[in-house]
Amino acid sequence: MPELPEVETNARNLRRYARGKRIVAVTPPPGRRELGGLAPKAFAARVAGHVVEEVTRRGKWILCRLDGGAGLGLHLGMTGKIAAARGDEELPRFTRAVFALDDGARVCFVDSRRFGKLFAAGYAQLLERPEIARVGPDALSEVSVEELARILAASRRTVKEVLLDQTRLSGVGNLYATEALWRAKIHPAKPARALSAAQVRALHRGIRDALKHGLRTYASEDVPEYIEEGAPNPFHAYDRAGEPCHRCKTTLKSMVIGGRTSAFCPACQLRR
DNA sequence: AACGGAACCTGAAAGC
DNA sequence: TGCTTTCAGGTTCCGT
Repeated sequence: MPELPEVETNARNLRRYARGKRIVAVTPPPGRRELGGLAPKAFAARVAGHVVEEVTRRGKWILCRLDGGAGLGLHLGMTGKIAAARGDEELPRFTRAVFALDDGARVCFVDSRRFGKLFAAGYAQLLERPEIARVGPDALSEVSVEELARILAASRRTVKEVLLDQTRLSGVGNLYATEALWRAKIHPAKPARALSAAQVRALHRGIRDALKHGLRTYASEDVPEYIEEGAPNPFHAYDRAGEPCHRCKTTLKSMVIGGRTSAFCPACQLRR
């Protein structure tokens, strides 16, 4: 589920659970694949015993600064989330790693599909890891209209692909790219460099509004789930192919761009 | 450099 | 009912 709003919500939750607390024991995932190649025991040894001093977000990464110059970087992948179990509460299904804190809480890294990442390293080295160092400016707080215009003008790819490129701007994934383009009335397959100045402004607003809508939707302690059992889809275009456009009632279509499904309105999202 | 496609995993839902 | 196929919110890697 995790794009900027969901990662931000998970980071806030983790901050509330863990900031100022000491990690007294770590149960790592069984293999190295989520750990950036590090052995599970080595991962646990690097993290255990440290106090969590600060939890921040960089694009879709959650960064924990630990005492003594240590660091922990978390990426939620496709299905990751942070949860906490207290007392003798049962751990959530698909818990892959557990961080026991000195207040008795157990913070869980839950990730059914196992595309998530847990990197343990010195904090400075963590920031230098290519996966993290490559992350571009934050789509919500660091990309002005002018900067967005430069980013789009510099690419020959479609606008949708640029929005998904975390090195250009970070935090937007398939869901919010779909939403932002619908809000801006721009066809996802339009070449990025072909947007007019007015379209760039509309897209900038569309990105911010879509992300803020996501933050409002998920601004609770509850684990974010974009569609829970029976809950209505809170989005305008994402996962709505075949349904009427919320603006013009035209049936939304879907196409694959950059390997990702993109729903859009063929009538009001302009290709030119 | 750029682009498409496969790969990495696993679960849920849809299809038959 | 049960087996098979398809699809999924992310990212990297590889061959052309």
